[in-house]
Amino acid sequence: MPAEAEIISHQLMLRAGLMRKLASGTYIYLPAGQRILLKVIQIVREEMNRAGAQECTVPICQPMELWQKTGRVDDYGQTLGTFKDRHGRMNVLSPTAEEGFTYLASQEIQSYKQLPVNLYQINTKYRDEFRPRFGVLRSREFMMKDAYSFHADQECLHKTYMDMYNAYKRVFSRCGLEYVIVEAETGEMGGSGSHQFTIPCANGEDVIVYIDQQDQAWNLEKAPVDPLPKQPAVKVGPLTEVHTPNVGSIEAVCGFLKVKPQELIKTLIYKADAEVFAALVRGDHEVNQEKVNQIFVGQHIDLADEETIVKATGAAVGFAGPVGLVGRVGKILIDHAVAAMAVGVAGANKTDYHITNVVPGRDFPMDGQTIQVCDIRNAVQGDTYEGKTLLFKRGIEVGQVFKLGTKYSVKLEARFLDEDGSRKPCLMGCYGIGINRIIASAIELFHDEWGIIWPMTISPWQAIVTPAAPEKEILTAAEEIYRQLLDRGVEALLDDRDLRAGVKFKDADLLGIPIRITLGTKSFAGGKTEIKFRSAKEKQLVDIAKTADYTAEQVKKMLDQLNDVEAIG
RNA sequence: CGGGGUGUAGCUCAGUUUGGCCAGAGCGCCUGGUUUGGGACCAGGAAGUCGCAGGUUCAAGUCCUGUCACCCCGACCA
Repeated sequence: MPAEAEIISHQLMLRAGLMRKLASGTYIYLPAGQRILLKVIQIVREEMNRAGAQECTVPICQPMELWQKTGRVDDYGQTLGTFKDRHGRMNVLSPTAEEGFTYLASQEIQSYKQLPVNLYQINTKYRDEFRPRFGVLRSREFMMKDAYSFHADQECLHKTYMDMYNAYKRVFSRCGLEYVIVEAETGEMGGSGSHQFTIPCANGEDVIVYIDQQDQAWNLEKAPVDPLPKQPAVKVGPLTEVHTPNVGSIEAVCGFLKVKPQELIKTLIYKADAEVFAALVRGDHEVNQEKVNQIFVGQHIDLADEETIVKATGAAVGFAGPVGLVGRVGKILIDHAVAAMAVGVAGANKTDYHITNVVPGRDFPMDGQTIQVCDIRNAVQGDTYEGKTLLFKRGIEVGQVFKLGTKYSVKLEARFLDEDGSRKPCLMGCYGIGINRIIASAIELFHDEWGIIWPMTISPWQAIVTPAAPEKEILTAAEEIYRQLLDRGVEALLDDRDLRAGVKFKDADLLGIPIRITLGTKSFAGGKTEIKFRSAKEKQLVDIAKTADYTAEQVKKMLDQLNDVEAIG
């Protein structure tokens, strides 16, 4: 076991022989891992087809031209894998396939009568991640199911969106996964309306914010917070400038002035395209850039560079403050939590100086043309939404559905003639599922100190026959049962390796096969086999003659339990 | 891309500080024997251009320069 495998799913995938690393963020799937992959893919495929989507394949290697047209060469930046071919053409290694599918639509769709259409593929994706990690959870190459739907109107898009939403619930339920559906921002993809399907577990990279029994859940970018109650007014002295040489960071200011972070007003200078604006949050809070994006719809938001900051505030970086800032920047966003402060410490807009006794409303205005009090920070422990306490959990994002709108159809001219004879861009939705992430999160969810415990539906094999003694008769009987299982459609494995019983048991446990059938000297003499479920402690004795039938029955029962899609909301 | 770290047997790693015997251990592998229900034991054995390229030196795994790969932390990504 290499020390580099830090999370349990990564460790177990290596130890159980599901995969091997080829290079940073790329993995070879070994036979057992490949079987799991195919199982998951098959479930996804069945549910997509059931929901009316049709499978295609779009090349992984695509002309960069298409990506230039949609502007995503710049959007993706370094993450986009590219190469030049022998003719000097630039190519893109597809990290997702809006371009490919929209191109297809632009060629094939002429009339509203052809709509809606929902196409998908299950294919390798490539992203040149700045830092691959967590095994298969953030890798450079991965398997993704991605679907793209095309519509003439919003209602139709919404219907397909909900069809996909429900198909996803079935997919994850059938894979045996517990999941949380969170409202999400659409990020780089643009558009509006999105949900993420998230598997709650300690090693997740995402933060899920929810209330009550997950009645409502959001990702951190989207989670709303109630404004904090106005702090009771206190007697404060006049504004006082204090010399704080080289004390620019929140931490440094706190140490220097002996105050707590929540007593500071943090002033961040941003650029929205060409316009400079300021965002005020409390010292212990973080600006949520997605929330800021929502205020400057359609503009490119980024932290201002040093030069811009110096020009706007008249001070070095680290000494910006709200007092006297009106007029120097285009806009000032004040987080509710800042507005609620009775008094605080802020930068003085003067290098090496801060001001104390800053009272919001007294020392800087909280309304006006260019001033907006709003929610622009990340939720933190203790926050509420509509009076209910926000709860936090980590999760792995395994799927996302979103309404894309016309971003791609406009740029790639995927248009149709509507009933009224006008030419319109298709409305689009797109829907992704991370196949490898399903596998990793299943392991994160279902394992014990011995190894993986697969849900029956995605287990590489359903049952394993383990002869636990070297006697000829036992080996023969094991082989016989193995054949009977295959005849009954059970995906069985026969551990006929010339090894001690303990080794075989450990390996079976590690690999996580749901049902183990053991033939040992004692029970065999009594005409019995031992059946043990990976998820249970105790074993049961079954007549040798009835073993295959009994196992097949159990396998079917366990499959039905997970595949019973009628029971799913 | 910035900061830190690692590269030595199939795998996991020691040895590098302070240059000097023959480059080591555990696991795995091979042979023979004893074992055989939760990762057995004994005996013997094979196995390494010390990441790569230069350099310093009587002498380099160890020092210097360059280079590559991989890992960890962070910039915010599916």
